[in-house]
Amino acid sequence: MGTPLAFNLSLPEGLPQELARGLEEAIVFRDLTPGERLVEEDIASQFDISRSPVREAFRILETRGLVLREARRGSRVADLSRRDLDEVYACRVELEGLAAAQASRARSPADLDSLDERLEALTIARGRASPRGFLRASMALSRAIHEASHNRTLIRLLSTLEPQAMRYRYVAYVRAESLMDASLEGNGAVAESIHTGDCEAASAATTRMIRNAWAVVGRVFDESDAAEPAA
Amino acid sequence: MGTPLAFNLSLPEGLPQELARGLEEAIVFRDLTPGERLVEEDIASQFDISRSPVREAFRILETRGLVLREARRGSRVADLSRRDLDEVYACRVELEGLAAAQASRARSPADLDSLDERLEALTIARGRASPRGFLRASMALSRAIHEASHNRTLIRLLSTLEPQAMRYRYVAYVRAESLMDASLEGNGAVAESIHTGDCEAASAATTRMIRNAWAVVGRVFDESDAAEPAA
DNA sequence: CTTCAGGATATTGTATACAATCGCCTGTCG
DNA sequence: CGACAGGCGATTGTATACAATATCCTGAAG
Repeated sequence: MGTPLAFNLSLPEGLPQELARGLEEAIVFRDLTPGERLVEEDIASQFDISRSPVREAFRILETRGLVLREARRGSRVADLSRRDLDEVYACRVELEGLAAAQASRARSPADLDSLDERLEALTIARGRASPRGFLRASMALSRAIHEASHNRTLIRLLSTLEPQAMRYRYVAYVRAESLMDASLEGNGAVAESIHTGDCEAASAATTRMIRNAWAVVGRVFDESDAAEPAA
Repeated sequence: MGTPLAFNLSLPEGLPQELARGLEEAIVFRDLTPGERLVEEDIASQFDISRSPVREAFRILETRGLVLREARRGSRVADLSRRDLDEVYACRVELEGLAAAQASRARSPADLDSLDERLEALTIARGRASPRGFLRASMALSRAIHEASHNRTLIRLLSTLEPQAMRYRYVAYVRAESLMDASLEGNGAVAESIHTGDCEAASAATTRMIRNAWAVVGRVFDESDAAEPAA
């Protein structure tokens, strides 16, 4: 039997999506540990549903790089590793940079408002100093930027990449809360560039922020025991 | 009832994967037309299987941007549009460039061999002048480059992006076969840079090739009736 | 003639049943 | 004592049955 899950299922978006969201949070915040087995029947009975939506949820999480499925051998939570971290951040540099550039080109008023709103929420979340809350707010801001790009393909790609990155960010924030300040500052600079409409600057600010985060998160990760040598 | 499908299912990789592969080809090569409805039961009965693997196949194709699923409203082949084309190519520029750069950094002998092999196959395919065959060979070469990057996350992202691009490339190759020459030439330059190990050059050659393709494919697309105003 | 209500139909979403396969455990043989 | 064959249990893969819902058609009222 696996770790008992502690979230509820509302169903505004469909059961599999909702379940995937819950499992995603559990994985990012380490309620489900790297390498842990995920058995369809177990999850299904915990939420009093059948295996069908659980299977779909697993598939969703697989596309987000959070779960590994091997044919007839079951699913398990993807491991964290320095190599994986580097892979994810190398991709983030490119795609987030593109998103910022395109957002600063589009600059629809509604999107800019949404951006400011999320940035303020992030500032408030920083005050409360909870890595979990901060990360959630940060994720919301990132999504706002992505959506402001009005590039649906890019949004799709980023939505499958960001959750993977969140896991490393969470580890880092827990071990070094001051990192959140750097993130807040970086996001402020990015938001400003987008407001200005200077897509070069927006792209540059973004890549700089992410490269910086990459270096720091990587260092913290190496120093931590997050890279468990398998259960 | 939908278009009759003309491919067979072997099962080396699992039914859903195999089915997805077949449907993907049908979509790229326009046996299934943009906007066409995909009914689970229909496909299932055509191949004498149940809806379960068909559903999984649809989900796979959704992550590749080839199929749109709306809750309780069914699935249909994604439309082609100039906007979508631009989205896909903007992402390709970044990700393919990164792949080439990382491949030229890794440069494992086996990968380089594989690269040469595919490039030769592409040259041969060009001789036969079939857009379909050329595109298949081109896809194989791209994949070889992606895998040579040894970045699994990047490979995952590209594997969900490339099929979408293939649709536009196919349209363009059919209408202007000479485009294949440009592709062959561009790929040759990229392969050479990777061999050299100059990651700057590899990245530059790749982005140049794709930006060029973007411009030409876009022009051909605008002139064609591929952008059908819905069935 | 148009519009709206109501029901029939088609299709997806979920649950359950069955089949196939993998890994483990045990027992036996070398 | 170690290695390997065979069977058993656990888990996924596929098929089928049922439920829920959206769409379309019909028909009557305005």
